[in-house]
Amino acid sequence: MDGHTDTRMTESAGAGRDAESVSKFVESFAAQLVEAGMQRMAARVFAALLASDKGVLTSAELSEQLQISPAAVSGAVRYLAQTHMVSREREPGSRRERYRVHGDQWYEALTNREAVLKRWEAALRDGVNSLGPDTPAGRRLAETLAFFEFVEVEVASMMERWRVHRERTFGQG
Amino acid sequence: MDGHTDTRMTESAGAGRDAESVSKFVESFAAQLVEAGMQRMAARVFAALLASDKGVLTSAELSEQLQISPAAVSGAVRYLAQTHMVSREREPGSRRERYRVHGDQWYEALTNREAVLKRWEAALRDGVNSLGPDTPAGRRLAETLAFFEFVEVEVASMMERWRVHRERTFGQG
DNA sequence: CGCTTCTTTCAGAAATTTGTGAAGTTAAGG
DNA sequence: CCTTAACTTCACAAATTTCTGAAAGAAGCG
Repeated sequence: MDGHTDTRMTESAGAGRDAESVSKFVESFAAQLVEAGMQRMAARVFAALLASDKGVLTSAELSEQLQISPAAVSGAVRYLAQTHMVSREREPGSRRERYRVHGDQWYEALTNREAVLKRWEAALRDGVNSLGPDTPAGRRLAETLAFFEFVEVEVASMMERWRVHRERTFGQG
Repeated sequence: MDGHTDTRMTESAGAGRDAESVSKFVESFAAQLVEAGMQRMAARVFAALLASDKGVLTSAELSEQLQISPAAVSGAVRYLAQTHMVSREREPGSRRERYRVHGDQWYEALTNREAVLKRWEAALRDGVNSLGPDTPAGRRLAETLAFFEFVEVEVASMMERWRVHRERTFGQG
């Protein structure tokens, strides 16, 4: 109950860190992400990377730590890479791939929601046109569209402010 | 191909509007929402409301327009109401319920993401504590936490700006 | 007070998603 | 060039989710 006990232990996954604490965090944070709509394996992989010592793990390490097949790791990582939540690296001169989160990850991910927004906006624009901009429904769609456009711009500048704030607070990590 | 043709037609759903245009918009916008993670029926109901004349439809109208059972409407609406995407009204002196989107809906919905963020933050705080704030992983979690806290504040003020902007542009809808 | 109309709940059928083992592919190292 | 180590793809089994019809539950209205 008092946070940060020191049951450090049984090496296993990392450099002798408390495997149980790590696992507890991974599972509970992943559960929250799942509840918000992320696929389970992707959420677990992401959480495991967040909680890892260097922010980097190999496929084999993930597979062992989370008790899932290499295939599952592969699928999860594909999803995470597509959505820019992790990046994949290849240790030169090895066929081992390493997956990494960096501090900037959420920044990246949010920035990429832009693509989704754009598609929504396109659908809305079509709607405004085909229903007519001067019908009640058309006006409603137009207002929705305006909201998204507003958000898009605002999020961009918000992210800029985060970059500044972050550098001040954490150095460039 | 040229947007806004005037095949107005076959009454059917609304007040003699072009049912086909409406349906096209509904299905394509809903598809985008689904792709972004929303349940299909919820997405279709929401899109139908957006494209409706008054922003209000009864259960029966939704059921007929979307060709789904009343049960499906019920489930979709429950979800949408929970997430504050629609509000339910009861026409006084009738057991007919009416569901409404208003222009402010996205504002509402986004505001309510706050609850989700709070849970994420809680999970992260636990993680920082149990892994230790001075470990590399702990620092990474702390930075992630800081990002969410930053976003939470920023989104709040962004929404305030939207309210102002909206009123200027559209009047109070 | 019971009838009628609308909505919700429930159990189950159907469809979709998820995770696995096994085979396939790529690339390093001898 | 062959072997071997690693990741990916594929087909399938299992679990979960989704939607429906049917029954049950409210609430107006006679």
